[in-house]
Amino acid sequence: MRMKILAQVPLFAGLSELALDGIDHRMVSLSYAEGDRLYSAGDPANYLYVVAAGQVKTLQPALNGNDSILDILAPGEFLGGLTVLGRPVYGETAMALVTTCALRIGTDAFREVLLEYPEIALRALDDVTALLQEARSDTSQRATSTVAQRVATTLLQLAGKFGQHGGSGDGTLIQLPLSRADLAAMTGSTPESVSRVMSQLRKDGVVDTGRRWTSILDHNKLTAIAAAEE
Amino acid sequence: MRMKILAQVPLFAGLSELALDGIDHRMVSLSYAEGDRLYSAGDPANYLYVVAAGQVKTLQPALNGNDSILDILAPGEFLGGLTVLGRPVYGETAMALVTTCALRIGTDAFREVLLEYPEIALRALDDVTALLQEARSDTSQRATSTVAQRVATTLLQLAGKFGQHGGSGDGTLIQLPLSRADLAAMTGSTPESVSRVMSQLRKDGVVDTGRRWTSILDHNKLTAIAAAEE
DNA sequence: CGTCACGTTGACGGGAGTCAAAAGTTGTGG
DNA sequence: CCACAACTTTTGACTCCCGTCAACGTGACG
Repeated sequence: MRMKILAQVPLFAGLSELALDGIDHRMVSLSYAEGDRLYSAGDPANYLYVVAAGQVKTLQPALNGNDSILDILAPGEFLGGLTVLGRPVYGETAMALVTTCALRIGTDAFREVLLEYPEIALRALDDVTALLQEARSDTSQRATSTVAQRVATTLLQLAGKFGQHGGSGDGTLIQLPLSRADLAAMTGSTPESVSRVMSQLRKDGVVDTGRRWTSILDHNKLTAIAAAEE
Repeated sequence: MRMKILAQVPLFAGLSELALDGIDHRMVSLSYAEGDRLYSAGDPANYLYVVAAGQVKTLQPALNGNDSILDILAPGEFLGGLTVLGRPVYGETAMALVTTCALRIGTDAFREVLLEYPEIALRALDDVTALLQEARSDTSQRATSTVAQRVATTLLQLAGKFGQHGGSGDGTLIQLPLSRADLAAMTGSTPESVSRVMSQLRKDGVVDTGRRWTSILDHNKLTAIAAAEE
């Protein structure tokens, strides 16, 4: 049953049954309630996690208390492996956004796997590189764009990753319990500013929001806002 | 002669003579004048570079023309290897900051090396991870800090990487031809704002600047400014 | 039904981006 | 050696985005 999940993890795609079985035997499955922490920044980084079901947000703690949300992870993605050699502590905090199930493997065991299957190491390298490029484009965007643009961009990214089409409404539904504070932490802003932007977007019929969901009604207009304010 | 350089590259540290020789044979050495580009964003990413002498800056192009400077690379560091599988183009532009000498290896050949020596792949993974953490802390800093704080932080980072102590003056000398526009691109600001900050710092006796250098006179005060404005 | 967290909206102030012009530097050619 | 042009840096004035503080409304849960 866990084998099926592992086979769907991009990082392990294309591995033989035998290899997957070997990895599977070294992993433990765990479950978390909403708000539970998989690990906290500063904890010894002894494990690598793979999201099996649910969503996990990773938080970058800041001195001022203005934590940033680095990423929201979907099933199949891994986290906690991003520790620098010689600094064996987590740099971020990982928290379950909803009821979540995850698999866990010891970092030493994972390192063995990487040495045994170099192609996985290369794929991991690609994955981290992709994260790096994302982080870097984020950085340059924060410097130049307005809050409205950043919120729009973030919503589009979320829609691309978690969006569900069709159903009753005709928009793209993002079913995540994201508070204004969460969106603020994702865009490098404040809850108040995000609220203003969202109110405006709702008034213009671009999005609609509810308790634990957000829906994008006018994808084109949102893209236009993300690209250049009017 | 190039072997000596290669042996000093952290990525290749601890490799056998034989292995280094094998890598060396697949590399070509090149030299660049100030302002020359090693490669541009969008070019096919066919090569990985190692800085042998000089300094190289990497630029992230932005839509508005407000390019960001991602990093300034010292001898021994590598660049151009950060390409995602399936997107074989450079995401950044690399430009020589001064007269620079670099070694070059084809990405395919490098991939072979990584598969042959998995420990290099793991070290590369650590390197990229370090870059990722750096990029992420940068992102959260840009969101919260003032320009003065960001400039101070950047100067401290540069001092740690390129600073030379002692000599005639009693400060830390950073010998890099960084224009106000460069510093602006590094801090996510504008040349004017950076100029204002630098003027203030010079007036307060914290730094001194010249044609192609910057000197940090009061390290403590600069650290204080970076941490929290007064 | 009371409490509390969250979301919304308003008013205010400050940091910094933009525009503009002056002052200093570099490099070139006569 | 000097003069001129092109660029960089600096400084000033203005504007505005948005972060902060505060008040109010709303839904959730015990």
